[in-house]
Amino acid sequence: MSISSRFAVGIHILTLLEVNKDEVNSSEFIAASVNTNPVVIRKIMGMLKKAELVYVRPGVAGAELARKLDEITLLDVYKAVEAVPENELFSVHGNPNPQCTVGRNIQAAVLPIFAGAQAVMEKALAHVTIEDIVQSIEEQDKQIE
Amino acid sequence: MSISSRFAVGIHILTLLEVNKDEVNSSEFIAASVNTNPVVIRKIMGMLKKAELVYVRPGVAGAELARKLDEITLLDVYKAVEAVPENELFSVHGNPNPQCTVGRNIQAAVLPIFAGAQAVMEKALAHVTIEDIVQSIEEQDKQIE
DNA sequence: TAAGTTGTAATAAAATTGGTTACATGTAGT
DNA sequence: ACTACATGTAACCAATTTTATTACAACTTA
Repeated sequence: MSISSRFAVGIHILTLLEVNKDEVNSSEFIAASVNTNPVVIRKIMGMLKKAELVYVRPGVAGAELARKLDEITLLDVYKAVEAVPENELFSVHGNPNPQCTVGRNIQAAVLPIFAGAQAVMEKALAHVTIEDIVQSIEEQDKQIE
Repeated sequence: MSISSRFAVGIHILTLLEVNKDEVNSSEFIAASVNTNPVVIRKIMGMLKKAELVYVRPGVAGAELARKLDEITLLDVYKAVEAVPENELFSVHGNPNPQCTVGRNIQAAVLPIFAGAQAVMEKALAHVTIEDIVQSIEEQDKQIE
């Protein structure tokens, strides 16, 4: 299956917090930009908060980034929103038959390869920061008239 | 979410076809090695067949590899079993608000990054063949006593 | 105290996964 | 031709995940 869109929404939220930092970013406002329900935003915001990427307080409207723009990578967001369960991008069938040569060795054969593929993917995400996204968005927006 | 274990099972099947090539590899036999239902195997086998990775005929017991060992990459298997829908490893929320700077540019900002991350991951899979898996399995098995 | 916000539980509909039964279709051997 | 057995599929199911939604408790500020 695809990786949850929570990841893309998380990036959207953090980017918005920067671009719109002079206004009050309530969950309702953010939800209007993402085009979803405010509760969805609050849930994702809770995950971002737990990962110490944003600063939010119960009762008080608006959220802010908890780190500098270039200190939040997409990998941070990816992990924060649990885009993938338990660090397992690939799932492996459990309990193959230990009486079969292939069955008793397939997991050990396949796991390091999956780990490697996952690692290069995550590294690609780690090279991009929210600052890059903000820049990209502002540049693109200039070209729209 | 995680990538379907169909991928791992597909690798298991192809590896088994080689390691056990002197016997008849019926769906029932393969299912016993994978430890699942024969119908699950036949469904995945159908996908591998469609991708021309295996040779199977209705009515006749046993399947065989349709290519040489080193001409089947894990990426071939990954695509054959549709481990990920429509080539979209990452999903992006639809319809963000076009009246918001972030909303109207987030997709364009994020898509190339997702495509890049997906590409490096797939490249890692493309570098490994079923031959590598077979070797790895036979080497590991020697060390078990 | 009142108004508005966040945090969270409960629920729901849709989609996907892995499994299972049932059976039609196809092949080979007698 | 008949039998035995295998593959190919359709239909269905339970479990899980995703996204959306309602409801409401807890909290903050004016």
